[in-house]
Formats: sequence, C-alpha cells, structure tokens
Amino acid sequence: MVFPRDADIYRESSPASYLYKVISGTVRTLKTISNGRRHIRAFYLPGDIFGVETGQEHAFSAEAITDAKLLVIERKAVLALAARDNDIARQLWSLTSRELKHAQNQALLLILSAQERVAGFLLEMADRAPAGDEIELPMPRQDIADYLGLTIETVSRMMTHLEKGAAIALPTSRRVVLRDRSALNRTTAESAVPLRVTASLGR
Amino acid sequence: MVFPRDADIYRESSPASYLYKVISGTVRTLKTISNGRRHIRAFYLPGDIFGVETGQEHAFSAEAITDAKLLVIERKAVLALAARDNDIARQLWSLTSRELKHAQNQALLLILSAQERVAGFLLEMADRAPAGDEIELPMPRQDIADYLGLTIETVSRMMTHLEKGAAIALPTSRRVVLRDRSALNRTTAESAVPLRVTASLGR
DNA sequence: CGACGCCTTGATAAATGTCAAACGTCGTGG
DNA sequence: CCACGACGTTTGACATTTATCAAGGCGTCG
Repeated sequence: MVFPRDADIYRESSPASYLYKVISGTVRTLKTISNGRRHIRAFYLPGDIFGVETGQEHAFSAEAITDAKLLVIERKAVLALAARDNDIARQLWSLTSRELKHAQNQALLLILSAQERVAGFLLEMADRAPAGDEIELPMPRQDIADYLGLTIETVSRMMTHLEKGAAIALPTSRRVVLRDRSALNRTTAESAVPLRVTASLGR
Repeated sequence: MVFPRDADIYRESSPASYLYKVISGTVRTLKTISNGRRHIRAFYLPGDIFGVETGQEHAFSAEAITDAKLLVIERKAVLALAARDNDIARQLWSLTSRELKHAQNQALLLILSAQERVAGFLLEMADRAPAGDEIELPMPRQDIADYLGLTIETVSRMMTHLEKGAAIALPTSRRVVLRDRSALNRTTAESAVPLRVTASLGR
C-alpha cells in the first residue's frame, strides 16, 4: 500500500488489525496530548516493522512523514500462524522486545539535558542509517522536537551548538555529518561542559 | 530469597540468569549515568515479576528499596519450558508487553511538566496500590525524582503545590490521599493553569 | 535529649520555552 | 529565466520553569 506525505496510516484507539513493514519512506508513531502537544514515540525507516500492539487497539497513531510504500499483513493471520509455529511466535516476541528496548532508550534520553537528547538522537539515527557518518533526516525539526520533548527552537539551537563545537556538520538542515562521534557520546553521557568550552572559545 | 533494604539484587550488564517475583517489599530497577545521575526505570510491588530482559544480560540494576522477600526462578528453566509449552511462551511475551506499556507510559510522563509528572506518578501508584485513594509510598523522594527526571526539591514542591490545590492530602510525607482525582487527571493532561489559580487564591 | 536521615522551604542561577522576526530554499507563475 | 510566495529553519530578546545551593524543620532511633 502507498501513503502520501502526512497521511494517516491508523489512528489512536482504532482496532489493531494489521502489521506494517516499511518498504520505502518514513513513518512516525505518536500520541496527541490535550493542548495540541504531540508525543512522538518512534520513527520507522525502510525495513522496520510497526503496528505490534500490547492490546487489541492501537495505543498511538501512525502517519507517513514522506510518501511511503508499506507492506501490510493481517494481524489475525500472523497470530494464527504463531499459535501453531513456535518460530513465528518467537519472532513476534522479539519484535515486542525491540520496541521495549527502544522505549527504554527513549525514556533514558528524556531525562537528559537538551543537548544530550539531540546528540543521542543523532547517534541513534546514525546507527540505523545505511551510510556511516552522514545521515539524511527525513523528518522536520518539529518531529524531532516532539520526539525529544523539546521545542523546535531548542532543537535548532542545539544543532547549531553541536556544529560550532565541531561535533557535527550541517551541509543542509536535513543533512548531518557526524564529525566527532566521541564528542557526541561524551555529550550524551556526561555533562555538557566539554563542548560548551569549545564552543565559547570558538566565538 | 530475602534482601535487606538497599541491597543489590543484580547489577547492570551481569548475566540475566533469574526471574524474580516480589513476595513482599519494593524493588527498583535503574541505570546509572556517568555523573552519578540515576535513571529509575520502574518500581516493583508485591505480585510483580521483574528480571525479564531483551538480551542475555541485564540492561539495568535491581535494588531492594525496603527489606524484600523474592521468589527466584531460573531463567533457563522457564525458557526451556516455554519452548515446549505455548502457554508459558505467551505468558513470557505478555510480561514483555507489560514492560513495554510501562516504558511507553514513562516516556509519556517524561515529556510533561514537573507538576504533570508528579500527578501522573501518583495516579500510577494509586492504580497499583491495594487501597483506593490512600497510598503509602515505599520509596524516598530521591527515587521519585530519579524516576521522573526531576530533582528532589522539585518533587517536594509539586507535592506541596498539589496539596495546596486540594488535589491531594499529605498526612505524612510517605502517605498520600488522593482527594480529587479529576484535578490530578486534568493536571496530567492539560496545562497546569487551573491548579495554579486555585493555589494562588488559597494563599 | 541529641544526632541523623529525610523532607521542605527559600533565594538565586541556569536551562528551556515563548514570542517575534529574519533567513533560506524550493516550487510556481509571470 | 527571474520574481514571488510558502514553508521550514534559524536567531534574538525576553519570560518561565526547573535546578542548584543553602538553611531549617520534623520525625525516629539510639
């Protein structure tokens, strides 16, 4: 199935009838909070599977960030298969485990400082992207902000900040080159002091 | 097995050899970040099972918050059972699903304001506690702070604030009575404005 | 009674959000 | 082909929230 940019794939609390595999494009899953705030749970890139739920209903919505081609499988059929085939069952379990790992990692990011969150996000995207140190961000800043629990302005400032600190380069706003992974890792793990110093010296 | 207050049950990146069920007491699972910061992932109360991992090693540590009596089961034995018995396998999957739901909920809490996080935490604890509207918090403020990604002072202030807004009562620092669940829910979902107004009028 | 641990409160600093404006890029129409 | 407009992004000034540092209160256990 093909979804155009910004199209709904499914909505929060609709019945979870299908599993989806991304063939091309990017998908976001999210929850909408009362005041129009959004919480983005995850981004799915080509090869990723999403739509695995803990209950009968979707706990969040899914939307296409770019035009996306998806492989759609009936959930019921997969569950029926799993009931007979242990191996399928184990694969389903492993999908849930992957989601769990991701959710735990997101929670970990969310207790860090703004700069640490952005650095962590870039490292995460780099690990998933094909090329080594150059990544193409398929999502707008607003999506990154809602994923990290920050505002779009703060995300933008931290990007600039990391660039000034020589940890990354930004050929365009959507393209990021990791220039110094250890600096990013340091940023993620420790306090922001080291990069700060570099940045202010560079001014 | 019995663990005294503050004892280690297992450490981060040790082999995950056992599953644990809480008989009595409370357990916390956590990760230590570089600067001595802690990230608490979850609290386990009597009846809860923990130690289910996504890999071969524990991704975080477990510690007894109070003296705790635990039922310990060899992981290998359970996995062997699961390989033959579909029902056991499904129960393991469902444990992972529960962890997933919890991690997603924690991530959701972490993007909210300090007051919303504390209100959400109290509602979560109330749902899990036996009695209806009165809860006994088994953990110190520091643990709540590390769970919510806040400082101990901010947690304390928000408690006081909720008390002044008549959403809760605090007979002692560890005992919380939910006086107005809808106010807490409103706090969690919407902006903090309504309670603010009440609180400042009450001064 | 005194000491200790935990919690609360206050004053101030730092980080992040908000509001506003400018910038750049890209696609469209003249 | 160039100009314009729309959109996403960056930057700046300022407001608000939360952290930090410091002190005081409270309860518990010796």
